[in-house]
Amino acid sequence: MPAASACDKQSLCADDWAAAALDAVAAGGLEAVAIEPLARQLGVTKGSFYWHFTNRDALIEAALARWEREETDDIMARVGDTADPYERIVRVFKAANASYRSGRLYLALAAASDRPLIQQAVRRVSERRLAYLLECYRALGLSEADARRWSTFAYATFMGNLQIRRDVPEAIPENEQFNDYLRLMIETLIPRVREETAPSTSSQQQDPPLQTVV
Amino acid sequence: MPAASACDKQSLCADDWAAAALDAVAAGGLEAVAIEPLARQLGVTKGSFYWHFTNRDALIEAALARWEREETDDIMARVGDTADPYERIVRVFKAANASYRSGRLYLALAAASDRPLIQQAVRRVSERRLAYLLECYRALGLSEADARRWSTFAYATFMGNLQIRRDVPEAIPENEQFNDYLRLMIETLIPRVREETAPSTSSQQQDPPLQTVV
DNA sequence: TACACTCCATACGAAAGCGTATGGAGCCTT
DNA sequence: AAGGCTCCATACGCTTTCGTATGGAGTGTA
Repeated sequence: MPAASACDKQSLCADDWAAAALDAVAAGGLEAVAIEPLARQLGVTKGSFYWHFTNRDALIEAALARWEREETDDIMARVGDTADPYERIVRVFKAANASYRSGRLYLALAAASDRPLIQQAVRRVSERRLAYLLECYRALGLSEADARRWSTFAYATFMGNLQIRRDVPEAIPENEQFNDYLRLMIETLIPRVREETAPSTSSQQQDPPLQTVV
Repeated sequence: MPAASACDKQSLCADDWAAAALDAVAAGGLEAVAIEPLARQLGVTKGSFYWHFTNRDALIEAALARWEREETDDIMARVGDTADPYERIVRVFKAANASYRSGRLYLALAAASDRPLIQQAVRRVSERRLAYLLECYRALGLSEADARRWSTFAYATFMGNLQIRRDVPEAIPENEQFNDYLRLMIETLIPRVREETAPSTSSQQQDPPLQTVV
């Protein structure tokens, strides 16, 4: 849910435009961020826009900044305070599969391949998530190399689920079938390390207790 | 590598335009499919285009058809004749990580959310891949429900790796590190079923022999 | 009341892209 | 050689969008 505008006045503020731009991106991609259509949608004209922003790129930058803030706030606030790294990864999984809008936004922004600023923002967001996951797997007792492989593996699965959910929605199971699917991924993607001295190359798999998941 | 044009003459044929359109999509998304820039790139003018096609949508349809044909031909021809289902899945994994262009094309096409024809083509391609993977997992001895979960899981990981490779290339390991990463995914995503009578809900994991992979 | 400031409407020019109309060069047929 | 066919060039109008210029309504302040 997008945060309400910071300005309580009758008039629009720049953040209203940024929020509308993000909604447009989630709905129709970056090309949907057009000033006159957005103005019509907001009930104003271009005159309002060009008072708040110098040009379209400035709007895209503002929307991008808002997206990065939303993204880190949302994910980190939802799973950051959990102590158990196993539970953290589980929550990341559920959070990744929870928000349609967030997934569509990422995919739409990442598709803007000819925009260096957008590419950098997307890269920062993905790097933060990967770093967070890497830390979780390290806390599980994995070596640096193993944790890197497992976290990248897990993140790829998150992203792929977003993609499948958008492109082939019926391929993702529903309801209790989805719980089985989620449990399979969680069991598979979170290795249970037996001892503190985990071997580096091969990470053995142990049947994890299931009462905590789903 | 895009197939050469079917017409050997000096003049262009419709398939030349379709191939150029696909290249444009892979490079800059669907909005890069513009008639005048493509004509300049091909060394002709709009007059040539509007002789071969009625409008831009017709070009997009032709490019889409070419893409679907390339996609199924490529994937199926590369892994279809292998007998062992385990080896088939391994080859799908390697093929999925092999072609940059193929991955960029899929991601760029799938991002055109406001194009029903494109969405349907993307859906068909993904459904075919998912069906092929499902058949592989069934051949491994898994139940229908387990095979469906595992194949969706595996396909999500494929797609996510494409996404990561595009958005955060340095997150995907290189060279021998990549072999370790690939081996981890293959070991994890291909369960070894012990007997013909596989239990339906839980699929036990066995350390697979590694001499066949990578 | 006069002035300044905020926020937005309107009008205009410029550029890019789509699609059409028309002509023309090369080649083939009769 | 005369016409027809293929393939493309050129010129034009239309629409959309960007960006600018300018004015104007409302509000606060001296």
